[in-house]
Amino acid sequence: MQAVNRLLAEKGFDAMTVDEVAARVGIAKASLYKHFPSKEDLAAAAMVRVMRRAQEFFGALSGAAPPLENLRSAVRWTMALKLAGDMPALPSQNSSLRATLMSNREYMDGLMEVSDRLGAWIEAAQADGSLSRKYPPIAVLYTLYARACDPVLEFLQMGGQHSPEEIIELVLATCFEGLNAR
Amino acid sequence: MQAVNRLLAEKGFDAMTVDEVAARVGIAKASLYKHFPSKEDLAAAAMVRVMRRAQEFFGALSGAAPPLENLRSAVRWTMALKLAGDMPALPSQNSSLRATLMSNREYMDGLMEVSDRLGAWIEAAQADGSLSRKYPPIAVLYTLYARACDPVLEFLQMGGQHSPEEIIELVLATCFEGLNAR
DNA sequence: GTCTATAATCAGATAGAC
DNA sequence: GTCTATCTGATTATAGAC
Repeated sequence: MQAVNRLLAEKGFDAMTVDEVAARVGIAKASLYKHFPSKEDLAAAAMVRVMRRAQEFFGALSGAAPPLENLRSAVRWTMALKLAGDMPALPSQNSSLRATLMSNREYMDGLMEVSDRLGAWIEAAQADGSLSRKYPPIAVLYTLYARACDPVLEFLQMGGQHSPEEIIELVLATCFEGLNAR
Repeated sequence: MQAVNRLLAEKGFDAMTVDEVAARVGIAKASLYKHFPSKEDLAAAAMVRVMRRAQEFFGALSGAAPPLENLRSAVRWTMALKLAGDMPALPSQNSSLRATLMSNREYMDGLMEVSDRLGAWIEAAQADGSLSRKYPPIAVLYTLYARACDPVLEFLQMGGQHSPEEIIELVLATCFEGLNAR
C-alpha cells in the first residue's frame, strides 16, 4: 500500500505500472494479483487508505476551535502530505480508476464524510464572518480540495528556496488572503 | 493540431493515443508519422501553438492599463481557454513530453517571454500597492500559471450551476481576493 | 502466498506500395 | 502524402508448479 501510494503520487495512475509496484515491494507481479484483482483495485485500496487518514485527522480537529482554523488545519495537513510525496494524484477525468473509485463504497463514504465536515465548517465560517460570504460553499470546498493537487507546491519545492513549512504557509496565505494587497 | 490540442485537453498526453488523433483527423496513423517523428513531437507542436496564442494575447494587452488589470486579463484568458476545452494539460513531472518540450526552442522562448511579461506586471503591481508585497514574485507567477490547470474550473462546470463567465469571475475572485472576508 | 513462464492486448513506430 | 500491413516493446493479467 505504501509503495502504491508513493507511485501514485510520483507518476499518477496511468504512468504507474504493476511491474514497478511489484519491484518496489520485492515480490513477483503475480503475487500482487493474488491480493488485488486489478490495477484499479490496487490503486483504489491506496486511495481508501489515504481517505481514512484524512477522516482520522479531520475528525480529531477541535470542535471548540473557530471553524476557519479547522479549515486551515485541514488544508495544511493535505499540503504537507503532498509535499512529503504521499498524496496520490487525483484520477483524471477519463482514467479507468475513476469508475472503480466511484463504485467503491468505502471511498465514497469517506469522501462524503469529509465533504460534510468541511462543508459544515465552511458554512459556520461564513456565518461568523471570517470567511467571505460571496462564494457559494461548494466553490470554497472545491478550492480547498484543489490544494491537494496544487502544482504551486511542487514548483516552489523544486525551486529549493523555501522549506516545506514556508511553502505551506505561503500557499495557505494566497488561498485564504488572496494575492491582492489588503 | 486542433485535434491534438483537444485530446491533450481532454485526456492529457499519456492517455492520448496516436490512433485517436489519426481517427479524429480522418487519416491513417502512418500518415501522421510522416509529419511528426514521434508522439512527443506531435504534442509539442500543439503546445507551441498554444504558447504562441498566449504570447499574442498577452502582447496585445494595454501598456497603459494598471498592471494588476493586465494580470487579471491574462488569467481570465487562460481560464476561458481551459473552460472551452482548449487548454492542453500540463505534462506531469515524469512524462516523456516534458523532456521534449524543455528542449524545444520555440516553446521555451515563448515560456520565457510570457514569464518575463507577467513577472514585470507582478513587480509593478507590488510596487503600486495593488498586489500584496508579502509574496515572492515567483510564487505569484506560479499561482497565476496554476489557474491554467485548476480543477475547480471543471468541477464547477460539471456542477452546471454557473455559466463559464460566472465560473471565471468566481475563481478569479478567490485567487486575487482570497477566501477570507475582507 | 510466492514463484516462473506465458498469454493477450494495446500502442508507438516503421516498411513499402501507390 | 496517403494507405495497408506489420513490427516491436511494454503492460495488464493468468496458468500452474511449489
